[in-house]
Amino acid sequence: MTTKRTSRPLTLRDVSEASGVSEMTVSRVLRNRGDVSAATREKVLTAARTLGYVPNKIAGGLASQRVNLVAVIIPSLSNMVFPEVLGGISAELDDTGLQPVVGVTNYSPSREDAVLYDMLSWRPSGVILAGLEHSLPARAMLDNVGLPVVEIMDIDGDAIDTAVGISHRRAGAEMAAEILAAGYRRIGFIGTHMPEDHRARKRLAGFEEHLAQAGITLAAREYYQGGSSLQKGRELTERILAREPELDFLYFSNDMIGAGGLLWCLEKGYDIPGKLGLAGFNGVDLLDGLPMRLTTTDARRVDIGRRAARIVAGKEPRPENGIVALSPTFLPGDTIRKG
Amino acid sequence: MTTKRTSRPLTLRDVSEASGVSEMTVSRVLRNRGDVSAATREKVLTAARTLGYVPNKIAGGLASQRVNLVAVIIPSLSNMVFPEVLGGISAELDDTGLQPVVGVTNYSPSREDAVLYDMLSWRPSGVILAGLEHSLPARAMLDNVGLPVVEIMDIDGDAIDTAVGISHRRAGAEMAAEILAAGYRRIGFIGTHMPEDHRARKRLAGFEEHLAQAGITLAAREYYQGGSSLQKGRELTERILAREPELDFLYFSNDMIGAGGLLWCLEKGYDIPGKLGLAGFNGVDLLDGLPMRLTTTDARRVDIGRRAARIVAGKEPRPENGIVALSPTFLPGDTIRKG
DNA sequence: CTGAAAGCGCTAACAA
DNA sequence: TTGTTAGCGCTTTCAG
Repeated sequence: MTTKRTSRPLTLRDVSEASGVSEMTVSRVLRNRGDVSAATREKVLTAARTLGYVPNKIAGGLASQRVNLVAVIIPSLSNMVFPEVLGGISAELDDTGLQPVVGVTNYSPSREDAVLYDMLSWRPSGVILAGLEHSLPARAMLDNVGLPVVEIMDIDGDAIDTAVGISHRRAGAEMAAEILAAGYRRIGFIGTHMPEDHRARKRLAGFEEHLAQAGITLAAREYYQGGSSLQKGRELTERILAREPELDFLYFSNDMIGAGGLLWCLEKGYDIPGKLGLAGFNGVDLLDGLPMRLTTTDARRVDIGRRAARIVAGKEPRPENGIVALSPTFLPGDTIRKG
Repeated sequence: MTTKRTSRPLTLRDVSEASGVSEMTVSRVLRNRGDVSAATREKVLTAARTLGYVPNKIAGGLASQRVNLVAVIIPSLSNMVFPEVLGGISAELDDTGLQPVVGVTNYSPSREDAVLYDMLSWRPSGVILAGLEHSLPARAMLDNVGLPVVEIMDIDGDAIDTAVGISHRRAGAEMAAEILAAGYRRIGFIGTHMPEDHRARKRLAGFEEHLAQAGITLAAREYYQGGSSLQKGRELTERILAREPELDFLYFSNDMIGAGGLLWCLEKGYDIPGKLGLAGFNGVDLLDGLPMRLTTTDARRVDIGRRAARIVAGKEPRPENGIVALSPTFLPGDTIRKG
């Protein structure tokens, strides 16, 4: 491998000169476009390799007006859920020549605006972003970008272009149904106090509505700030049970705090699921291996990523109504009484 | 917000015409470069906003030969460790105008080559990548890019340009020292069988060398394939203890399987840390909240990300020898006997 | 199958 | 303080 120490990055012209082939033909070879004789192709590839040429996509993108980037905008990387969505997106994009570029908003609408603006300035081929709730500036940017825009995770609301996700209201309602069917009646809720966590909010709304239909209201609720952890789950569980010892079920807004609650309850000798049932949300398989499997709802994260990517890549048509509804799946686990 | 439905994306020229200011001056306003009168600035900003103009960084990058992107290449997003590194990078890059672009290799050298090639073709301002071991093509690409290249996580080996990380040999050796000091002698190891997981390999080497100095060899070892999970930790722990019931310590190659092992041992009634000690690696605080805190080593993930980003951003000079060595920190936890 | 010319949208460098 | 000119490195288009 000849490594000529160049301060200036190599250009097509360098390869052209080294191979004695016109820039245009070099470009064709390097992109596998159009017909090029085997001999010419060989000359070009050899020259490119020995020089160590790396094409300049900035220039290419400007000339072709096409950029193989997909903007992916998510609230966080630090819990298990978005990395899994990303995995689905990345897997499905793999054979399309498209590349995901990730922006993280930390659940801040203003950061979402900034990240979106920044990503759009790269003129990507599509945008995938979490949630249906966006600021006015963000909506304005997205309304007329003229690219596929896929909003993921949630389908309870209006999509700008296309939405791929589950109904969190339904997920909440279905969990309520399972809990009631199992005979629990004094139910507490533990969740984040994040005004911006719209999906958790909708889940709780669906949950409470279903309870209300059975004439039941939440017997207690406990909110917390900041990230989820086992430790947090323990503390909140202790607190809510201290306040309301008669609770017979705890619905957690995610599996992580649910698992913390589960560990605490087991240590304290609670009869689970006999006297006290527990459920989380997400279906994080990382937690398989706890003393009991936490009852939860699979939020279909990987599938959501895949479907969103397929639509952006044009592998799958955008549905008429713009909604791709996946079904949240109840995972019974061991922490709810069996019907 | 006037939303003119345009198929063609807006250009500087549109803003120029709408505001009656030359393109060049519009450009200056939008980038806060050079002196522009307040009146002109106002005209431009108003026009840009009402049109909904989003600059084209592709064109800007080509013209200025500078791109505010930092390529970050990591093996995986699906365990806790790299997202945390990313968090550090992202936090430190926040006020620099640089933006991280993440590529994932899934621990495959050939994917690393592909991802690196792809990212370099965007002409980023710097490259941060995990590990010191790279394929020949990757080294060739990096040797002469003429950008800051920071290899992270590991410092046991030769850096291309700069390395920021911990010595995994040392981390392994120090854990061995702690284990021996606590009086354990029949020690087993449980880790991934990934030929490409160089850091785990070096940790184990440092661990065994230190044991050897005390005349001790590993009494058993158990390898596994694929990702780490609590479940996997349970299974491997059961297996190794079935084979070698006399073991008095288990060293796990990461906290996740260590935690699985811990849970299994607690259920089986092992006396921990009395008869059996356990240790992991990473210092994942997500796991705080287990019945006992697992003894482990803090791998300084966030700090590594921060320092790497600082160097790429030029906030901090590249050290003479190209090595930024952070100290792995022993976290005693509850699963090792106290000296 | 190969090449020449024109320009993508912006900014560096210079001029006014 | 503002404007003009000339590209950045590639691909589109059209001609051979």
